[in-house]
Amino acid sequence: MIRKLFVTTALPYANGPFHIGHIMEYIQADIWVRFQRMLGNEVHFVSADDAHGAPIMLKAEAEGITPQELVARIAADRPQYLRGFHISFDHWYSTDSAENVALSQDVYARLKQAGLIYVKPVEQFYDPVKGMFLADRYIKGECPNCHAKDQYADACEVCSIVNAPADLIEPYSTLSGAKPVLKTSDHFFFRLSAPQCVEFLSAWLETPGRLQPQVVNKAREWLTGKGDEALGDWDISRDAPYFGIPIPDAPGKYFYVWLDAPIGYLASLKNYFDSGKARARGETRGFEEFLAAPDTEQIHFIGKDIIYFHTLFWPAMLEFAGAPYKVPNNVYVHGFITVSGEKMSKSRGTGISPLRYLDVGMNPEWLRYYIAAKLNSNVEDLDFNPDDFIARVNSDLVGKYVNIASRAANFITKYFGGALRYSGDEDLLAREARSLAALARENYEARELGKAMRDVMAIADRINQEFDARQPWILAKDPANSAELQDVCSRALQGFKLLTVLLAPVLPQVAERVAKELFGLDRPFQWSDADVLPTRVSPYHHLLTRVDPKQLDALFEIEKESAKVNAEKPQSAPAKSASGQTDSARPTPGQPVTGLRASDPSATAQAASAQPASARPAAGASTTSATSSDSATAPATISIDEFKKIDLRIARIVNAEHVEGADKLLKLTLDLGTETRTVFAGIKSVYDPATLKDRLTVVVANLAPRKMKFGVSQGMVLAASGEAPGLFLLSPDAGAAPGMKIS
RNA sequence: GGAAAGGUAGCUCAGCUGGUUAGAGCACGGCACUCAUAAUGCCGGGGUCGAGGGUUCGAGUCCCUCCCUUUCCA
Repeated sequence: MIRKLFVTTALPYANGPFHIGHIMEYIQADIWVRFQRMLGNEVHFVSADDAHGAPIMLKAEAEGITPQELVARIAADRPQYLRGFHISFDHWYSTDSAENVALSQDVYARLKQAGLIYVKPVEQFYDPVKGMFLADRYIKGECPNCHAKDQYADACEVCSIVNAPADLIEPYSTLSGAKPVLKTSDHFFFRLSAPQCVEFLSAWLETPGRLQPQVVNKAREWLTGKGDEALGDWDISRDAPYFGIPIPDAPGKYFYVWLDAPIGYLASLKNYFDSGKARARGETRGFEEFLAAPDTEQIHFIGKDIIYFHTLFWPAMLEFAGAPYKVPNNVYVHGFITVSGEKMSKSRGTGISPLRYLDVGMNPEWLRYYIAAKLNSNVEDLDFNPDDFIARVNSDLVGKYVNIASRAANFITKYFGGALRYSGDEDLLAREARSLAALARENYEARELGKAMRDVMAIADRINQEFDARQPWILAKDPANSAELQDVCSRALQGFKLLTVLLAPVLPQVAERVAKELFGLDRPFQWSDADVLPTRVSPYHHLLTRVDPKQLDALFEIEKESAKVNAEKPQSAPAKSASGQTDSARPTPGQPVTGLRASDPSATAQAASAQPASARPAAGASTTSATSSDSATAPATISIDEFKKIDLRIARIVNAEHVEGADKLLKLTLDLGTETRTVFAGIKSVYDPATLKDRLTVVVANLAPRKMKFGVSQGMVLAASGEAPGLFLLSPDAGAAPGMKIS
C-alpha cells in the first residue's frame, strides 16, 4: 500500500534569510520525507515564502523598493540554503501568487457562505502621520502600572504586566513618533467560537495519533478556556495600506497575513501540480482531486510558536470550507534550537548563521546527523553545543560508521579482488538485517530520530567489536585463513551497507556515494536494500572527513583583531576569565565575557541586514566615537564602508541597576526607539545608577549579543577614557531622540 | 498572573505502564591492538536521579509542596 503524502514545513517569513531554526525544521522534515520516499511512498514535499503583512510592507518602504521586489530578493537567496543542506523540497513557491489569491478568496467565500464570517466595527489606534492602523507592536508608551517609559503594551519589561494598548500613558507610534488616535473601522471575523467549530475542533484534536500529547493539551486548553481565556473569534481583516490579498467586495480591506499564509501550502501544491512536477513523480490526478482524496495524507511540520494557528484556525478553515479542502491529518510540532544553551534570536542576530556554516566549509551532513541524533518526537528544544557537535560527528560518523568500510574494504580489495563471500547462514544474516531495519523504520516513522541514531550506532559498535574479535589483520598473514578473512570482512561490509541504508535519510550524499561507488548500484538506496547481502565492493575512497574545531571557531567568531576598529574602554572593566585566554571565543554559558568586541564582518553584515536601512551613507567623516587611545595597533584609517558597518544609535537609559555579584557592571535597560535592549556596562565605578536614568547616550546597536554571567548583553554603550582615571559616557545634544542613527 | 515542558555522571542525553548493585555516547585514567583519516577493542574512576515530605514490601519512575530553567498566553 503506497501512501500518498502531502508534506509541508512552516512558511518562512520573507523579510530575511533563513536562520538556523528554519534549517533545523527543514532537516527534520526532510529526513522524514526521504525516509518515506525510500519506503516507496509517494511524497509531495512543498513549502513557500510567506510574503504578506505589514512588516514586509514597511521594510520594503524603508528600503525604497516594492514589497514584491523585497520578496523576490529574499526568494532568490533560498535555493542556495536548501541545496546546501540537502533539503529535498519538491517545490518552493510564494504566498504572493495568483494561486494563493484565488484559493484564499475561495476559502473565504465558502466560510462566508457557511455563515462563519461577520463584520464588526473595531476601535484601534491609528497613526495619523503614517496614515495606517497600528498593530500593537508599533505602539509604545508609559506602563500604567509601574510607569516605566517606552513599553510595549503586551508585556511591560519592567513589571511584566500585560496591558491593552489603550491603557498606555502617552502612547506613540514607533513608525512616526506621532501620537496614535483611536479610530473605528469595520473588521471581518471568522466565527471560531461557533458551536460547530468548537465541536469539530475537539473531535479533530482528540483523534488518536494526530497530534503529540503536549500539543493536544495546549490546544484543548485554548479551546475550552473560560472567562478571559475563552476562545475568541478571529479577526481576519486588515485595513489598507496593507501588503496582502484583497477581500472580495470589500474595498480597502485585506486578509490578515495569517489567513493566507497556511493557504499558501495549498497554493504551492497547486502550482506544483499545475507545473507538471507532480505528474513527473507519478501522480496522475490533478490538484483538486489529489487534495480531496481520502487517502491523501496532509502533514505539516511546524515549530511550537505557531501551534495556535495550525491546530485551531487552520483545521477549522479547511473543515468549513469543504471539499476539495480537507483537514490536516497530522501536525508535527518541534521545539526551538538553542546554541550553547542560549536562545537564538533572529532579531538579535545570535545563533548560527546557516550560510556561514556552509561558507566555512562545514559539511551539511554533519549538521543533519547532529540534529537527527538529538531530535525526538516531543516538543522539546534542542541545544547545539559545539563540543558535543564535534564529539558526536567525529566519533559516531567517522570513528565508528565510516571506519567500518575503511578497515574492511581494503582487505577485500587487496586479497579478493572486491568479491564478498559469507561463510555460514546467509539467511540468518539477512533476517538480522531485516529486523534491525524494521526497528529503525518504526523510529523514523515516529520521528524518534535520536532513538534511531542511537540504535544505528549500537549496530556500528557491534560490527566493530566483532571485527576486532576476529582479528582479520592476523588472518591476512596466513593464506590458510583466506575464507575466514573474507567472511569477516564481508560481514562487516554487509553491516556497513545496512548502516548506510538506515542512515540514508540523514546522510543522503554519503549514502548515494556508498550505493554507487562502493556497491556499484545505479540508483540510490531503497529501504528494501537493507537486507540484501552485497556480493562485491569497489576500492574504498574516503567518505567523510572529521570536524576541525577550527571550523567551529570560524563559525562562531569573530576575528579578534577587528576589535581594534572600536576597541572600547568601558568593557575592559570586568575581569577576563583565565580560561577565556586559551579557549576559543565561542559562547560559553556562565563564563563572564569581557565583552563587547567587534563581531566578525559577515555576522555584522547579517545583523545589519536584519534591521531595515541601518546601513546608510554617512553624512560626513566626522569622528563619532571616542575610543581609547591605547590601541597602538589601530590602523590610521578605515574605509567608509568599514565605518558603515557599525550601527550607532541614540538610546535612552530607561533603567540602570546594580548587578548582584558584579563589582564593575551596571545593567542598563536602553530604549532604542523601536526596541528595548539590555546592556551590561563596566561603569559601576564611576556612575550611580540613579543618575543615569532617562539620560541619552550612544549605543552600538549591531554588536553581536554576548552572553555574560549575569545575562545577555545586547550592545555596548560608548564612553571616553584616557590616561587619567575616569570614564565619560557620551551624550547627544538636545533634540536627539532614541533610535536616531549616528552618522 | 495562568498554563506547558524540563531539571538523571564533567558534557549531551536514554531510562516503557514503579521491581534485582541507575545506563549510553563523549570527556578522563589504564591496558590491548595496528586493518583503518590515531581509527577500534577491553577494563576503570565518576551520579544522595533539583530539594523536602508522602504512598508502597519496594520510587529516578506515583502523589503533595517548594526551588530553578525554558516556552506559550492568539
